[in-house]
Amino acid sequence: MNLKQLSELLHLSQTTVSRALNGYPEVSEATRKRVQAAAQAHGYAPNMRARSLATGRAMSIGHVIPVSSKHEMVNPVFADFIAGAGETYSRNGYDMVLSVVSDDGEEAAYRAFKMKGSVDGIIVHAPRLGDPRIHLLNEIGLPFVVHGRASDAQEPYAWVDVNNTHAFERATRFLLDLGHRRIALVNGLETMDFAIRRRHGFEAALAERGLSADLALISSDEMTEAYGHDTARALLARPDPPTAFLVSSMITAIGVRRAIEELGLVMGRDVSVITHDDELSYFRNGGDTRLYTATRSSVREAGKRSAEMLLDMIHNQTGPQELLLEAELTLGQSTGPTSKET
Amino acid sequence: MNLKQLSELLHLSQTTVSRALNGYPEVSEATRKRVQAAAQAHGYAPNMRARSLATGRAMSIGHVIPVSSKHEMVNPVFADFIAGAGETYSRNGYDMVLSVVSDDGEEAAYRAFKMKGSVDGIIVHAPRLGDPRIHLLNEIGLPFVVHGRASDAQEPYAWVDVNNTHAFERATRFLLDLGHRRIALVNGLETMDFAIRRRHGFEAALAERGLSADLALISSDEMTEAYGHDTARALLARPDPPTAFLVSSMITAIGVRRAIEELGLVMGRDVSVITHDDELSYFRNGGDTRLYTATRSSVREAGKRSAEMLLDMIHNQTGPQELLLEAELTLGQSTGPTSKET
DNA sequence: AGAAGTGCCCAAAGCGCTTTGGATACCAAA
DNA sequence: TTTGGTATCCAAAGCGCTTTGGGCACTTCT
Repeated sequence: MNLKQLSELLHLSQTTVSRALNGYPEVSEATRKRVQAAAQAHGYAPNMRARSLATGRAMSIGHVIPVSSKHEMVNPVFADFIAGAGETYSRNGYDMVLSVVSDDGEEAAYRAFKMKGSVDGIIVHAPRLGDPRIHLLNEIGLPFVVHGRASDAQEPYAWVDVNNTHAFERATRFLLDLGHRRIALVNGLETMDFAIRRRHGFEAALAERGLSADLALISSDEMTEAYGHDTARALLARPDPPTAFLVSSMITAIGVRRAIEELGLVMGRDVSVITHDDELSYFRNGGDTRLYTATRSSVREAGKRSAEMLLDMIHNQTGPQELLLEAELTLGQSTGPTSKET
Repeated sequence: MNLKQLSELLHLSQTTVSRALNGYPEVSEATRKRVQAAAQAHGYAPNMRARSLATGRAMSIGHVIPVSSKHEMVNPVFADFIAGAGETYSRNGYDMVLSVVSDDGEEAAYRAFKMKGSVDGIIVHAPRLGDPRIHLLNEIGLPFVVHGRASDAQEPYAWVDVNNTHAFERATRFLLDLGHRRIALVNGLETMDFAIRRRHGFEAALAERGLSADLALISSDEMTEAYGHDTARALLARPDPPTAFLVSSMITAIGVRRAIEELGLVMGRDVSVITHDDELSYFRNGGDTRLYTATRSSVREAGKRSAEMLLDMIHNQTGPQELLLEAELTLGQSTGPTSKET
């Protein structure tokens, strides 16, 4: 059923039917009702491609999902981010189109979005330091929102981010207050902007107390479970093992915990752990009692906010907006004062 | 830059330019080269919406991602599934469009895909027993591939699935061979087809040995970490605790392990655990030595295969195909013979 | 009574592409 | 020389929608 057929069926022009359905005022309420009823009855919905062609709006938002060529890994937070964003899209009649792309093909993917005219805006995931994408997108001229930031970007751009620096600063202070001095940072890949900020926060808190970070206790890699395990295992085998771990992801923290327990130690008593918690739906931090002390910020909420910001930019032609979300420091069982040893 | 502009620039007709770019033979190699060069130089790519309107093919595949209204959970395997499928799509010039939808809005989402004409085919996720979607989609008339099966479907449909029954049958036998008799099944939601099959496999293996499943040892829910933990915790507190757990997801298995260790027990020695491993990229089963004994099957591979099947069906108008993938039983450190007690 | 709205509807152009059905030129075959 | 074939190109229709620019019949105002 297309517009033409529907209009013939109703003995009306396509114009009128189209207007009736799209809520234009130049049509009487009586016929509007009639048209809507008929559309409903015959299951008519405008062909999006035709409509898009006519209006110039694609009514869809593009996400470029990078797949790490190293671990063939797709960041697990995407699922939740997308759930948050997707909800907003569908509420506003937008579709979400995903382009899964390995590290190298990224630029082409963004250009393709523009050239093929298949989206009205783009969400940029996982910005890196010196990320060329924000310049690229400004040049391309498609509205976009970055989930995260690119600290050294020269141009204005819209972003939604968690205050990573502050979060890890507070977490570090918290550990320091508990008496910890040898704190390991099990960070994400430090080509990623968020990881750099977390490290800065970590270092800033140490500096505040006149301490400086022990490079041997800092590691950086893709945040798998195995990475957490192997790193913690190695660090705990040192002559002067860390008494606390600051971990960049819940999944990695699982691995850290595994290493701790393999050594017969107890997390929260012998070794403290604070992790960042994205509130992934399948990984809620414990049940009633939280397992991990964590810097918490819902990535799903970030997805929702990013989508809203982008749609707002598209509809109101507004310039780049910025939104900084604060992470909560939530107490769990994974932290405690240092044991008596020195 | 659009076709018209490009053709004027080349002093050719739109027809010729279009044909040159699309590889039709009615154009000399010389002009084809010239056209391709110009297209490249000016960054021309055909507008997908216009092309789709003209050809009737949307060049994109729809995925409906259900979000559990209960846990607001989006299944973590989607990310990897989509990574696998997405690669295949982009290699074939297809886009992937996602529709995130809560349990109730599903039917509308599929209908919308058809009516709006925005996709050429659909991948159906997480089929349930008595899933109305396969009938719906057959009625709608869009090619589709189900990731999983709906055991009681009355009509033919295309699917890609893991042999869940067989996998859990083997896993159960393996535990039985190790001497385990009180085996707990920590299953996924048994409205899901895969969970039902796994349970059948579990029960079949028990029946083979003249045993029958103890209902008290069987649980079923959405596969979060907390669910694994709480369930195992409760079961292990029984007067006759299970000596082994058969778990439906790696994430849930993490929770089971946590419960085991909280009680001062050691997984693999005091309590055995087998889990299903989807080979999620960020959750590779241990490093060199596998942590869990597992029934393993890559969900990413399943995504790839599903996408290939769907594209094949679309291009060659072939009827529904079927693909059953076998899961490997991989040995890890999480299983061992029963302890001496009874 | 005539002018000026106003409410309701329509014909047709146009979005950017593909594809049908020629047109033209050239060459080999009859 | 005529015919038929082949290689190369083009004009125009059409995909299904929105939107411009009226048209027509009533009211309402002067």
